[in-house]
Amino acid sequence: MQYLKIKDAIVEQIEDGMLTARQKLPAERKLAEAFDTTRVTLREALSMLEAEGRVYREDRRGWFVSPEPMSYDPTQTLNFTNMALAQQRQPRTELLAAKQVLASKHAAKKLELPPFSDIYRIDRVRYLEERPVLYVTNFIRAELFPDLLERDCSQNSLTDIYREHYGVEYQRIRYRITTSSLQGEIAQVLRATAGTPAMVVERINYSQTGELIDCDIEYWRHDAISIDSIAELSV
Amino acid sequence: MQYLKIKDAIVEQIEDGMLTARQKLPAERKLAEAFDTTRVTLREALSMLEAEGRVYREDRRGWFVSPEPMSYDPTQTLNFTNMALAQQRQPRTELLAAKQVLASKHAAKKLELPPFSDIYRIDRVRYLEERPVLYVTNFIRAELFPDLLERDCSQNSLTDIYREHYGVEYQRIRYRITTSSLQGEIAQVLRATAGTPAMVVERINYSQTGELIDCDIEYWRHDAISIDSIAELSV
DNA sequence: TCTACTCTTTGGACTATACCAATATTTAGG
DNA sequence: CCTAAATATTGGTATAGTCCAAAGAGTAGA
Repeated sequence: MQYLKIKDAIVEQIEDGMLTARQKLPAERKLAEAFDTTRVTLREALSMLEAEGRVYREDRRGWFVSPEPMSYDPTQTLNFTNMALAQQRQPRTELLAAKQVLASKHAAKKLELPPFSDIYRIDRVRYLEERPVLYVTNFIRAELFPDLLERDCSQNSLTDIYREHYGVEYQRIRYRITTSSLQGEIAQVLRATAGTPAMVVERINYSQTGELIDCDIEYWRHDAISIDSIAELSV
Repeated sequence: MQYLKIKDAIVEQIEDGMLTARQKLPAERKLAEAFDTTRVTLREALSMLEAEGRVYREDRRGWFVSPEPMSYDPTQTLNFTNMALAQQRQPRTELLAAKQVLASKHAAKKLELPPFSDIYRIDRVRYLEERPVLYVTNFIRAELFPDLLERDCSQNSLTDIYREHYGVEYQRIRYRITTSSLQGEIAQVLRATAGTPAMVVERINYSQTGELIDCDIEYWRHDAISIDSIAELSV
């Protein structure tokens, strides 16, 4: 089982510091030659390391060493930016689209609204150290937040806007974590090849009054996060 | 991009009910021929479906259609068996080992104990409909539960034993969710090929008095679960 | 100095084939 | 009829290439 040796050799180089976080690995052809094997086998080893979160791939750009994952608590209101800063990471957010639309069947169901209701849809990519690691789409009940889109969603966090301008805060969060793979536009924006494994977090948020406010769906580069949380059991 | 067509064709057959949950797909060579391609490409498509959780592989046995995932709430004390039964699934647990050992460095750290402390280590595999989907290892502070191993850990849930015989209950749970891949014995027990992507849940549990009781590490077949939970934010 | 075009390298995708060992199946024997 | 040995099938792993398009590097021109 040659690919095990290749894996181990690469892991060793990472742990010895010969390859450091975010560094690009040599070209596949060169690595294959170095390990005296073919590209197919080499790629098998690399894919396995990718599944383990040790390396990641950027589409048509090559393989890179994964940095430490950021720890993420979906039960905190703490937004991405603050979460990253608290962990000495460099966050950046890019607004892809923010518009008022008619709810798709899927969105309507999650928001518990009749089909074709008015909602806002906000698409964003979030970066850590200039690497795109998260694609989020928010679906928001428009009736609760008139003129939300007039406010600058690219600079301010949604939770801040909710609180400051509408007096609404999250009180209860339902979330669902699954794994899937990246496809199409999402893959592209995350600089991933279609089929790259990913972590999917879906959240539905309720306000102080128990009212459903919004929901989101988050596609994470799976090597970039570790989901960490604490649950207190009310007895 | 041929593998996309193969993927879609298989997904279609699953959704049309021509292939049903837990059913074995035809042999790779036959599928490759049917799609007029090579095994390499065919396997690429299947691996992608595996990453998406639509099919799973049993080592040297072939590819199978994934059933609906079981929903799992790590913040509930509800044990595996009851969780499964509540969702009309057939659970089964197999005890692999239950012994008193000296804490490894890793276990000691997680249990906040000095190295070489006495702990119990319990290894189990858990099945759904006779498919092994979870490999759990529990590390338990031995001082808190004298003669724990005398009790039948294969029949009774740990939480029940804690409560009934020692008056200890979970009050607070820290958990961490990451993705990784299955290797060695764990892969074997789960009938997986080494390198199969997996979901890893690590929990650390504290009692009513805030004392650290035990911790565990869970390796899940990632297509077999969806982690669902609710967080109440205390304001 | 900056931009636009060209050339080279590289990753993505695919073909064709081979060997081995573990399964699964069939066949032979008690 | 059941068990054990022989056989066929199948998945796991690997080799040796090929073609293409995108990315990156280098070059020439404004």
